[in-house]
Amino acid sequence: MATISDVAARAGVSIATVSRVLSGQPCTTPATRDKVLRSVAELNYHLNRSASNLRRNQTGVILILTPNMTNPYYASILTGIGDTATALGSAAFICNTRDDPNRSTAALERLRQHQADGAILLSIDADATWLADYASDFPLVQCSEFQPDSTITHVAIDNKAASHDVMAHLLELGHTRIAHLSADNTYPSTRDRLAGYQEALAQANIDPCPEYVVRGSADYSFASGKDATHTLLALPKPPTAIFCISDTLAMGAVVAAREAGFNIPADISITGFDDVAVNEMIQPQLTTLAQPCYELGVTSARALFALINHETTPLAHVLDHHLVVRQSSAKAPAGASEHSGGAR
Amino acid sequence: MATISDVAARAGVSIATVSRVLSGQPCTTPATRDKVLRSVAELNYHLNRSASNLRRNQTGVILILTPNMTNPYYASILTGIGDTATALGSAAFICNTRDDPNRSTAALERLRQHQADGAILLSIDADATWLADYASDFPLVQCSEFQPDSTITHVAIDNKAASHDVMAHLLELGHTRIAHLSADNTYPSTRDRLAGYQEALAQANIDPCPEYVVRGSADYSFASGKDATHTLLALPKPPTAIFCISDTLAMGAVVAAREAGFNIPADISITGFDDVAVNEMIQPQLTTLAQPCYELGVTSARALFALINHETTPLAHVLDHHLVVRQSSAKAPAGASEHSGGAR
DNA sequence: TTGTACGCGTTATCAA
DNA sequence: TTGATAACGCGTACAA
Repeated sequence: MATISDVAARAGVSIATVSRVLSGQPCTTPATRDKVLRSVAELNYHLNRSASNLRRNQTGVILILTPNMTNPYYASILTGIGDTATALGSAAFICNTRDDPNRSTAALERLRQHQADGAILLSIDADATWLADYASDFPLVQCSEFQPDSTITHVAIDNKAASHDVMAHLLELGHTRIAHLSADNTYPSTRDRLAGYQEALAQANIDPCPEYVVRGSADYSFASGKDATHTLLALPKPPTAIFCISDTLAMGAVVAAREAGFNIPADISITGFDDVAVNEMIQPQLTTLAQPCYELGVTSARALFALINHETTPLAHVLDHHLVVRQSSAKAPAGASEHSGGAR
Repeated sequence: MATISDVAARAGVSIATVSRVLSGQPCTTPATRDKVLRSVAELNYHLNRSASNLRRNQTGVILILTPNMTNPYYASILTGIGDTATALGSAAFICNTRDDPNRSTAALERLRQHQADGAILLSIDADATWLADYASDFPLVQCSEFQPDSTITHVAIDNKAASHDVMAHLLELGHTRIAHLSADNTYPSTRDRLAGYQEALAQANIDPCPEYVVRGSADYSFASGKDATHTLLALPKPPTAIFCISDTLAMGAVVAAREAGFNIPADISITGFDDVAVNEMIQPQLTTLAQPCYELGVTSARALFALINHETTPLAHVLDHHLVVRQSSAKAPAGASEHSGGAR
């Protein structure tokens, strides 16, 4: 563990010179430069970041808080963040909080402790006002999830508009008995998607049916999507379309529908949300609302570095979504609807 | 950003006393203790870890290097590591290296730079001898993948024995035309599973058929599993069983087999490897070799902390695997084999 | 262009 | 039980 003074001694210069050479300042003679670099190599010198960080009061590290590692939706975002941070010369360290507020706050406290320059949050599992206080002291970006009135820089799609797009597609296909497979969490995205669904129904003059809104588990598990769909299909008047707020839920819905003897999309249409890679594994190919996951990550990272460098960046970054129509959605079965009188 | 001397001044004590109180040393009067804790609260003081780490020469951080975030197999391991580190009062920071040696080495260099106390590697993407040098200087644990002659502490299952177990199952079902769907990487696990397959064939006196060994992509992608299976099934004498070295590949194989008009398991048996959660999403349920993923993570973390604390820990930790027989494997179709003369 | 010397915030040793 | 003070390794203002 050679230190900078070891290097200086061996090269016959002062530590100031070594520091200047290593930080790439131009004011050094090629000769001294060489001497320094040679003794760095000979002594196998490496910077002590604790000392450097202490002196400079910054770390070159950003923290990413993710509620879990299993959701492929997060995987793309994380990759986008990591690539961007790497390109910008920082390290992106991912903390798996497991949706545990204690672990989230402990991770964020590391900003106060000078162990990171900023953080990106992929979920809201900390108290909102606490978080706001926090963001006023430190660079913070929220990705995907944020409170409607948030004063924290955030990056996401317009979930309500996206929900309208899904509904427009299903309505255009003649569906009127449309169910909404939501999730048992309080994420703003969940709320917005439900709101978009309800608004679209109202605009189409379709009476909302309370039984048509069901919820899978908080983490959108496949199994819970299957269960919820079975309840839906056991109704006296089952829906002819199910709008799922995640692809995993939709995959559960597909399996459940098959088990219940429904053909997809002839008897029932099913749509997903996110467009994650696992979709390819299922038949029929899923119609879904695609989020630009990787770009969400890239944009979040760029925004965070802007904050860190005291550059200006918008409070809200809204990225474009788009509907990907594949095989799991089709015209409503004839005679299924009491409103459209037999769509064809 | 109050410092320890601010706290000391406000409490009317020395910084040494503050430090002692905060590090929980018993040699302090309850009265001074209270004074100190009160001014800590009033000033909203937080430890500066850069300074602390510099002085103590350790960080309370471990680094996890993962080649990607999308593979659910890694997700469980990462969760096991994270839970264990949290329980032991350390932070587990995950670095996504994307299988890029530059990113891997950059991450590991942080050990030299005193920014972490140790590291767990989930893949081998750094030069082996470089890694060995490294491990002699720093606490290092390899999880899942390690060189056969490795001198680095490692945690994994016995892949060759596991391979034998899969083969025993298929042989017992009367299969003799058994294909091996491998992956286009040089991971030791990949090599060991192939070796087990070949040994088992030899022990059963079955002539190996070179066309029966095919490879999917390096990262076991679903699509590559599908493609490889199509080639397999287009052979003049297609196999009656496919032993896939990952569940994702197996899921691709299932879809391909169906597309080619094969019934599973009546016409062809397909087995996976790992037993990751996404398996539940596919019909028929996959027969697979289950790895104790979460425990692999826990064990790796424990081993690493043992190294960090200079306790002894075995060089090799071998965890138990087991075959989970579900619906995708069954007796070889009658008359399919030229060896068994019509298994039933 | 280079060197001296101080300070970053802690922890730990020693003496009181 | 407490306080003064030296170190940890580095960056930089200032002087040369």
